[in-house]
Amino acid sequence: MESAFEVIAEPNRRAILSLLVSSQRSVGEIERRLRMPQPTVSKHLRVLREAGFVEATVDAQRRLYRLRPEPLQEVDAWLDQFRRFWSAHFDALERHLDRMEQSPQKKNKDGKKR
Amino acid sequence: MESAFEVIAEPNRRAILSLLVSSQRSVGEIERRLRMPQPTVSKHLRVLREAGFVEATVDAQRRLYRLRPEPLQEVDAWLDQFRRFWSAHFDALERHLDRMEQSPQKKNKDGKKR
DNA sequence: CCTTAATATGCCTTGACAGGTATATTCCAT
DNA sequence: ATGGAATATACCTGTCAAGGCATATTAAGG
Repeated sequence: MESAFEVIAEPNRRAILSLLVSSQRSVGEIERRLRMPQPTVSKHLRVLREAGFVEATVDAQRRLYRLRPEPLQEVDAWLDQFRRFWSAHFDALERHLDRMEQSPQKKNKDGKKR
Repeated sequence: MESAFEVIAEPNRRAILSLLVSSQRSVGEIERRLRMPQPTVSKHLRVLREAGFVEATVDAQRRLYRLRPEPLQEVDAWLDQFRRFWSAHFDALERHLDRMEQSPQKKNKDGKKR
């Protein structure tokens, strides 16, 4: 489970992360809010913790889990290349699509090959 | 493999997507650039295609694959809640950390500093 | 047609991971 | 100390996905 991308591939883990956006939560709270069995919650939290997505503080028998930014920011950074791609190509793409809609189809008959 | 998150969990698929940012590519180009066996490339491209990450146009025996924005934008949208979280809490967190650095920790009875 | 290039698909094996259930651990209160 | 709450871990099992290899498909060119 090394990579952040694998970690967030699991829907329950994404749900836990989303839940922790609003505030830190104990395991029991997560269990009740997401209606997941407690061992399942604990296991996912372990994965999230080891990947740096969350950290916990001890409060008696409870553990309060909260978000940490780094791994999600890593994902965000990876996405950045595509964001720049979309914005750079959006105008050209739009014009291209406009052209395709207007002209039926020009088949490549010029014999160019590679 | 339904979800976009599962699709990008695979490192080779992320590599393919990153490669396609610069321009569209044939399967053979991807194969050579990423040094992956051809069936592996084709299988990953199939997954990417079925999930809407790429689309292909036929060029003789070649297929030219290029990016499509939607699935990555979906991931981007999911990340948005966390971006707002970081920016909303960043100042408060920073002040909190400043305080922690300045004032000695209560549990720390030994008086040692770090 | 036949061959070759480019790509796709099928089959098989292997490994990882998630869920379920039971049990262990830790800490509080009495 | 003992019991009980909160959480973690162990073990087992089924599933599913990825890689390797062989083979099928499709198109082009001679």
